[in-house]
Amino acid sequence: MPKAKITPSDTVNNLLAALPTGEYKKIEPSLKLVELQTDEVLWEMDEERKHLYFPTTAMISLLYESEDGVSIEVGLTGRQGMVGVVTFIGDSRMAKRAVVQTAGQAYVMKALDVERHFAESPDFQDICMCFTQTLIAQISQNAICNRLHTIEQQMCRYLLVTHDNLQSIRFNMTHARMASVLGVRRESVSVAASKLKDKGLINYSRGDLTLLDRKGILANVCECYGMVREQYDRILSKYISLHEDVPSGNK
Amino acid sequence: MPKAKITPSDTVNNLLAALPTGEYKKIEPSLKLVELQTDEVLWEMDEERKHLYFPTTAMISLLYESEDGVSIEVGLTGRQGMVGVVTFIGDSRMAKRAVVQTAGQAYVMKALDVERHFAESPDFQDICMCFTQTLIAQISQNAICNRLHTIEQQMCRYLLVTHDNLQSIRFNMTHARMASVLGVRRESVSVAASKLKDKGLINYSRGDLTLLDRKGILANVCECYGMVREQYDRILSKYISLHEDVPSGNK
DNA sequence: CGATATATGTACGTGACCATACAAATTGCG
DNA sequence: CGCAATTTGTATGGTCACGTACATATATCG
Repeated sequence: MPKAKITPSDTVNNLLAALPTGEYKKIEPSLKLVELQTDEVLWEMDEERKHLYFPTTAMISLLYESEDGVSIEVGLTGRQGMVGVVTFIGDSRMAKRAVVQTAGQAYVMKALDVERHFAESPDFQDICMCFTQTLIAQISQNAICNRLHTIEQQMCRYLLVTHDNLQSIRFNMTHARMASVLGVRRESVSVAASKLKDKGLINYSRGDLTLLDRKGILANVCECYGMVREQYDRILSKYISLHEDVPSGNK
Repeated sequence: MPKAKITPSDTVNNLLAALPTGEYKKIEPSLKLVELQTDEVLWEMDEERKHLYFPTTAMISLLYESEDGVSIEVGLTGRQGMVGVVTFIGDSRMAKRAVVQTAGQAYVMKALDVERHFAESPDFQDICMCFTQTLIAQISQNAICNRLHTIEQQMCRYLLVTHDNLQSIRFNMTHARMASVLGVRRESVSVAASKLKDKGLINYSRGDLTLLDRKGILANVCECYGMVREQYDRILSKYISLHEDVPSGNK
């Protein structure tokens, strides 16, 4: 299989797109489209957040780091979200790293502009706050998922979330990278991945991963995926039309 | 050992106490002191939040529920925090239950009043937002802790957080209750607890638990306790004077 | 083309926790 | 006091993931 450059055509962020036209016009001058590379670090732990990102074709992980250097993802965001909510909450510093998982584009807004638009545009403010709520839901569900569910289930969840955000069935993801965000060993990921491959749900080779059977993956994922997505759809329903294909969930 | 009624004398919430006197006077009329009983449910999953709670001598758990009925705590709050942040974030509904873990008192504010004070008092608003950030930090650290650390470590963390909030070395906590919030079996808690008892760090009998050696427990807890507490102290340092006794952390 | 780096496959012993089962001790209540 | 409910202690076998070690396959580059 030839190495793929996987770059979706349209560069849209759903939250920005959800703003009423008038409101969007107001904040548009503060947005700059940038290109993000895989493994690029948007900020380190406890570093001051100077920007708010609205990914379009990029996927970004929020990582917490444990004392012995193991990083674990607590949040994963693409075109469905934003990265850097502490630019408008609290004190702009936090014990997380933000790392680009899938290269692509994102709109960036400077923290100062965020503050201004936050005060001037009620819609912008509300979308920011609502997304923050969905982020809390996502992180909370991760806590449960880490306690209760198997690596295979968590991998399925990761695949589905990535698919939802990238809107592509194919993306770059090695076992080692997957292990790093799930906070498990690379070998455990290889075992889980080859099971999914045997079931015909995915295919992969040297970091080039393809979703073959989304419904089949839905049948293997834990309920966490559906829970988070239902919350997202409900909380942001005033802005974003509902998607289908939410699973009933499996334990 | 006789059954204890454990009720601290002073009924103070640190966040309310941190408000400048003038600001506090403004919101004081909206606060009502209520008595909360163990196992009292402040709200069910997806139920609309009509109140914001500021615990004083009560401890309250935020619980996520998995599909098979297992509940897991994602947040734990007492006099150091508030319960019901979605009254001022997003849409006032969330997939969590809030349950009283330790009976005691709390100040309550109606959601409508929250909205009003939020708009009128910048200090109140800032404290609410800053606490929200510490809550996100707490939930995130829980996600890591669930993946990486042993039940014994997590139990130590729970004991220390409870001690910080209750400011009492003695409180009511059965193994079954501890198991329920940690999302593990009661038997696993009994094993871990008896280890701590053997080490002389705690004592307990039929739901009456006493912290004997805080420093010894600090030596057994994972770094998660210190991480969350450092974040809390840093983010709220503009309002609340720093505590000592933050551990270096153990893995 | 051959050497090296990267990505993936597999195996074995260990540890933590689970599910289940049951015993013992203490408390509360008629 | 005697019985039932609650709380805690303990054991057995099974599962999942870990740590470690090593093998294989594919891409990259001189």
